Amino acid sequence: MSRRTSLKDIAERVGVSTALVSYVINGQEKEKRVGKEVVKKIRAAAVELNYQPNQIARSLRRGSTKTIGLVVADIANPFFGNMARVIEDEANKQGYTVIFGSSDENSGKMGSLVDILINRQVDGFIIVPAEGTDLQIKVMQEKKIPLVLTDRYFMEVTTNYVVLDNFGATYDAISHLIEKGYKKIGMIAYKSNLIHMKERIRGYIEAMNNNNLGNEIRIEEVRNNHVGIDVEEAMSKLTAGERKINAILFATNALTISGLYCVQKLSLKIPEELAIIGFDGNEAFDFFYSPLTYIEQPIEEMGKEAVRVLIEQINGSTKIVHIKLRHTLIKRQSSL
Amino acid sequence: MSRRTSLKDIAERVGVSTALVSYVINGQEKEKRVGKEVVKKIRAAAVELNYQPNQIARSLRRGSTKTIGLVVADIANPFFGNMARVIEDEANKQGYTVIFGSSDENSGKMGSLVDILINRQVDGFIIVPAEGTDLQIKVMQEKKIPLVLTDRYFMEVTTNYVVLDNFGATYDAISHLIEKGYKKIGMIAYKSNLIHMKERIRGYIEAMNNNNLGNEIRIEEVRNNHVGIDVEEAMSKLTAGERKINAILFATNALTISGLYCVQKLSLKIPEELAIIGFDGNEAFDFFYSPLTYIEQPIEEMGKEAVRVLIEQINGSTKIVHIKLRHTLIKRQSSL
DNA sequence: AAATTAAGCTTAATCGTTTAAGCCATCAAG
DNA sequence: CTTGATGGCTTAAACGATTAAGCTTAATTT
Repeated sequence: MSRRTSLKDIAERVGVSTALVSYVINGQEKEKRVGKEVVKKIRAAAVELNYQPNQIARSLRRGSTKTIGLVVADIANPFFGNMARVIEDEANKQGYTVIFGSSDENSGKMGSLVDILINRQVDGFIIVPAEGTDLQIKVMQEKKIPLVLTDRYFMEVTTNYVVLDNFGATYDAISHLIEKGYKKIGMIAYKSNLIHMKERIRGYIEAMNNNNLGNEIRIEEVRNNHVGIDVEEAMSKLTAGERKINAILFATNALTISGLYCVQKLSLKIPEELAIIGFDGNEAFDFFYSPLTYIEQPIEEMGKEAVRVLIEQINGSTKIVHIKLRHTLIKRQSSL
Repeated sequence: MSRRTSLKDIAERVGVSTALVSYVINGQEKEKRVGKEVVKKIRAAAVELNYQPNQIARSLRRGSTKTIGLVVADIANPFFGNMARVIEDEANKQGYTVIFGSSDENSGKMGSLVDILINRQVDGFIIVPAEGTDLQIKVMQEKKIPLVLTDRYFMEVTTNYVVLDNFGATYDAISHLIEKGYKKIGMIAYKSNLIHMKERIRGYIEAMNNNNLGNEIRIEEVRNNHVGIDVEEAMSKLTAGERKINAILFATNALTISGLYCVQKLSLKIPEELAIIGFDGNEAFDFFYSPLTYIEQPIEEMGKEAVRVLIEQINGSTKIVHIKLRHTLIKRQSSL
């Protein structure tokens, strides 16, 4: 890779100091009173030599990289993939570049990911925090590293966040099922202390309680590293025996998909034997023989807001922003 | 953000020059004969002050950022999302970080994306090139920028690439359909000059010809920015009239999904009225009432190989590598 | 005519690391 | 007692861009 042209090259060709070139390149020729002729020559040389500023040098000097670090659970998960896309576009619009990493919901991995990104001097972070990373986040917060959490947050740590109104979402979903006449409603969620899960479960419970169905509450919590077998076990448990349910709410996209595989296996009739509500959109929901009712998240808004808030923060704002966005319940055949 | 600790801080605390600290931090205490006591003190101070090297400064000095630029069509597309994930993991293993961007199959966007990444001094690129970017790629190649193309490549530009044996994949798929007794087989592909599309189409044509079905060949090419309506039109055309087909091959994941929506709309019986073969895996294929036969791509291998080849290139290898990987045909009900 | 202001430029430090080159002991060998 | 290693350290330049401060010369003001 032959050396790229630098400010110095232009300076030499035009016969001036690098300072002047820098001023012109950065559009400060007025304030710094650079001569008209010289400005022209510098511009011409820059074009001719195809000058592109070295962002690394610039970053070192300016102390800002115009880069944001994005940490999600798994970029291959469509929910996070879509979010990443929105964030990418929005960041680009504002002149920022995105570096990403997947934590796999693992606190250790998230820690080293964050370290790497800090060493690369990202200007700020958008993070989907893994379980047990409250301390990590707190430390970042104390170091005044600009930071926005999304999808989830920690009650004990005061940070910016942009999340779904998870309680409202599941409350609404359960209310809809009840309205349709279902009473024996179960739920499959992750075993997790993360707030989004707690809130989704709370929405379910309160909706049940408020409709005098408190004693019908049946929640199965599965391990996120054994989704396949755990969901299978949970489904068998819930759909058999005395207290067999006739409707179910899944707490995430992945859980819904896993649940659908079980439904196939157990050849349950949807919605006759079991009504279903899923989480997030997914093409698979459309092609399931009984198209799924699901809770749609405003991914686009979420990503955009996250970037907006983060950049405000990077630009020095110190106010803490909490944003809860509303879902949309897409009603279809699986909950008729 | 209070200033982070630098080499200088450690040097001052221990009472030595920054050079020594740098040597120790980089594990060169042997070659550079640093005193045992001093090494200990420096190590202790580094830990105590929680020293983390500033990668920006390091990059500037070393002329290498340990960063790779990944340009895909759209990170929100599961195929590319999965690939990104594999690349991320593999790159991390080798000490590299990934910066990504989505081109939307748009040559202009790809150009500016590449420019941005070059200015950020990425050490090399993994690119899924958009149509009409052969010149861009050629220029990069001439500038000796380490580079691996994937998913597609250009016949006219000699670069490294890691792709699917697209011809073999569709040839195999069509052969399977013919074996199953289907003769009136159509195909829906993108209108594109990109090699992967050409090869997929060529595989279809040759398989048809080699089975004396040359006069049954029916290809519909749709615009990638109007997938919805174009596929609908193509499907109506192919599945009606005199020469109505009884089997179809889709050239990509997105096309398959679009096609399935049409199948729902036209309420075609699969596979009785129409056998289907899709491209790439997708959960939706599993839940379609007649689970889809599809061409599975070795995404993991593809991503891993791309990273491997790129890093070889970054490390100075000048040999050009061409890798074609084999698909797996997952046979299921939709082509029985 | 002296003093001030403005225009147009250069110098040099700086960001945090890396690394070639050199300095100064100490010690062994001749 | 000189020479040459060897060990253990420092100096300072370099990477490429930014920017405060200062230096000329010419023009304007008093």
